[in-house]
Amino acid sequence: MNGKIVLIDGHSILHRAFYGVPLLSNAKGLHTNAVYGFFNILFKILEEEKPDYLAVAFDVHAPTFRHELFAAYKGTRKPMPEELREQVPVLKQMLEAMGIAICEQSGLEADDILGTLAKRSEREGLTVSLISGDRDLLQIASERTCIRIPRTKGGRTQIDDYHAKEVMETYGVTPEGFIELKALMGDSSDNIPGVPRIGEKTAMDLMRQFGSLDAIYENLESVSKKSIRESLRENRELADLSRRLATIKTDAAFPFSFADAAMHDLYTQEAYALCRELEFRNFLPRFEQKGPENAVEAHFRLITELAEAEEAFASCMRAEYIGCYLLQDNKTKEISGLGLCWSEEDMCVVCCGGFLTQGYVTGKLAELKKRTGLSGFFLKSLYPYLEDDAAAGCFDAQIAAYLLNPLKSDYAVWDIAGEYLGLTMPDYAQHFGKRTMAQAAQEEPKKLTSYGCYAAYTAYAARPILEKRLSESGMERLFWEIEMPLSYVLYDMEREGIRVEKDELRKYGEALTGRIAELESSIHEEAGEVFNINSPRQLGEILFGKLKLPGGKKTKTGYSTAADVLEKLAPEKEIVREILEYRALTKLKSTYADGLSAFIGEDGKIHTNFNQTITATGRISSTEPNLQNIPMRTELGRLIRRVFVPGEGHLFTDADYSQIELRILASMSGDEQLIEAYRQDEDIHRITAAKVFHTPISEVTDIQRRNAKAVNFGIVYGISSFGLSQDLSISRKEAEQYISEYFATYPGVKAFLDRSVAEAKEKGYVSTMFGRRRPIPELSSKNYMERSFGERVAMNSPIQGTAADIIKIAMIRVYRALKEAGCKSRLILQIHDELLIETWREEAELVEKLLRDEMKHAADLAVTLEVDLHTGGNWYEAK
DNA sequence: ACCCTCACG
DNA sequence: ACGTACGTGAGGGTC
Repeated sequence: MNGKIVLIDGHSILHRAFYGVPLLSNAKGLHTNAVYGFFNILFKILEEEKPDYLAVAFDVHAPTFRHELFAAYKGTRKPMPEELREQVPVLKQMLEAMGIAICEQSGLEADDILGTLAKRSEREGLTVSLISGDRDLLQIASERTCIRIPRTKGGRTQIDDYHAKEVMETYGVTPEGFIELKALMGDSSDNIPGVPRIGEKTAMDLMRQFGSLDAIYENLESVSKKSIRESLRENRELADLSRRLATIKTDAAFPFSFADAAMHDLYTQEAYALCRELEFRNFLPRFEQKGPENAVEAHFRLITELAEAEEAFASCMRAEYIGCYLLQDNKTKEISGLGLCWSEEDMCVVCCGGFLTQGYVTGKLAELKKRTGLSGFFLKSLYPYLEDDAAAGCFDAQIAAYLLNPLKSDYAVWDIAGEYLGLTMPDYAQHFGKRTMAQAAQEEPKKLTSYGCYAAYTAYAARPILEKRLSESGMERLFWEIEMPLSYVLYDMEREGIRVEKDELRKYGEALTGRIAELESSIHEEAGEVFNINSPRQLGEILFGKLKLPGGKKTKTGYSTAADVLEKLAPEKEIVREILEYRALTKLKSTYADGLSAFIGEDGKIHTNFNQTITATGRISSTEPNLQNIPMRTELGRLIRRVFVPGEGHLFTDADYSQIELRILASMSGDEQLIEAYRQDEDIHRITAAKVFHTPISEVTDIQRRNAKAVNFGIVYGISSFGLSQDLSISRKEAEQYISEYFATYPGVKAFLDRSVAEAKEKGYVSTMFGRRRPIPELSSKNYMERSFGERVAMNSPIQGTAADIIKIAMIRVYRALKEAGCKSRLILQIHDELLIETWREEAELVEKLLRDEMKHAADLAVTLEVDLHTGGNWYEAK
């Protein structure tokens, strides 16, 4: 018999996996982390080893020969935590479903089974890989048996391999000697006694010097240290016992048939169903894989010669559109190559190197862009290499997939290949591991070819399918007229960036430190001890435990110390006021003063990322840093905005929509009262207050106005009486009254919200005025809370989403208008209902007019869109 | 990796 | 009896 057998120490690997994978439970509350981790290790091993035979051994909880030898023997495992114990049957179920041989027998430990099978396999002519977390098994190592021990190093699993040679190198003893090493020093975890006073160091020295336990005893007089010598002499029996306990059986009578362990297709339907049930989503693609490789791989080609590259580019130029993928390092921006696909059968990666420089490749790409359509992923990253108005004619598959389902966490190439082409392809890590693209390109051009071709092919082949789906769902125009043009506007805004006065920002931060230190010591003094104020846990202990504040338990992990809770609980307490101030100041310092300055580039600017495929509602988001949450509500925070300044000769023009969401609500609901309210030249919250509280407008009090405003907000969020009562610190009853008065005042609004929920329940999604969809799976949940959430989402999303659509349209129009007018002024930030423009001073008037105009007329609603506009020498002044 | 808290619209 | 306002991102703590 030829080939290789993989033997796995079941409990030991499960144990390792349990501590290596965070404790998660599935929907049924069952823990599955260890089973998940076990199979992660197993799959990795199988891919690496491609064995011909596979078996997993387990202990059975019954006495073994070791118990007979030694009453105190506890077996090889410490007691398992319950969360782990419950996973053992799950693991076995999964192994059975995959048809993997399970070896266990009363009276034998897994070690003995493994030892026996290893020796038997060797005799059959197989090589053996034995996977265990337990070093005891090193005694089994030989030339043909490798003991493989996974361990975590720096967050990733690495496997140490021990043949007999490596055991010798590491421990200075032969595998047989390893038993005696243990006999000398004992093993506390197994309760195997050792010779007293002999530790690992001494034991290794002795073994190296004499070679075996017997040799040590034969030459006892030559043991130099007296205390060691005496201990050895007195405990000879103990040493022999330990040796017998530690010796793994290699000749156990254990029925085993190699035929049962022969490798076969593990990815059965049964196992697939189980993976689904256990929510092991990452494993599912393994089951869907039809064969070892996808047919399309036959067309993959690597191009490294100029002539070939020229030919490929020429073919691309003749295509109606092409799929393309720039193989670029995330960090260094180094370009390793370009994936191209111009038909179902024609694809290649043009690899950078030699004559094919990065500049050549990007130059060719720009040329291609002028001659044919580009389909790709995250095209925003390509725009730097293309000419102006780069988005025209481009198709971004990520954006298309986002529109079709905005709830996904990412839109990676392999996700889209799987979802829209039914193609299971290896992901980035499967191609390159943890290496960067540039590293991988150097080491494994084949992998680079595969990755680039898969991506280009997916971009090519998925395009017609995505387009069809877009048009079926009525989002074609949203895609072509809003999202694609917007992608270029966002690119340009990112590229432009915003100037920040670095020194001023530093001074701002420094000004905070003094007061922070003052508050810190005062808080510690009042608490009577030094603790970490930033730790909600420690703070909770102090406030609710030690100082006995009337505690309201709130969060899963303990008391809530959130600002609104503290304000309601004990606003008069000095320590509470100080904590709140401390929090506010440290927030300003860490997130804004220090946080932002880390993002100032060499050009003195911050270039944020505007993400187009993140939010569920259609808004864009801003990261690294987030420039959409710069402080505004408190004066001290707001002052940070002074450090955001326009370039030389420019000023800021800031325009924000006035209550855009409420206006959209008025328009979409068609409520006559609300529409009429917006026709009056009067504050909307005041009008609402007058109507809801049946008071003449002139007599509306500030409190009434504030309450009406809160109700208006609440409506947009998908009102609940509880939420409103919390916000206004009123009783739920009162909140309910406000709401019912509000609905009586604006019956059309009520009808619209009901309609939205009903539509969502019927169709599974809601839509904006421009056809953008948001699926709401929560509505079919059995859980009341989840369903209620779904209902609120159904009320809010059409409104928030339509507002997102409108400002996107405005952005594109403003961008184009600035360009057509030949302006130097630039759009640089969007904050959901606000646009910030860096305005060339001489263009100030023009920009104001154009900005107001384009924003007001971005959409045709039943009410007018109003825009508040301010200018200034920094962002603070322009608000 | 998750929770809590808090900044914005 | 549940335990909630909608949408985000970042920093610090904890495991």
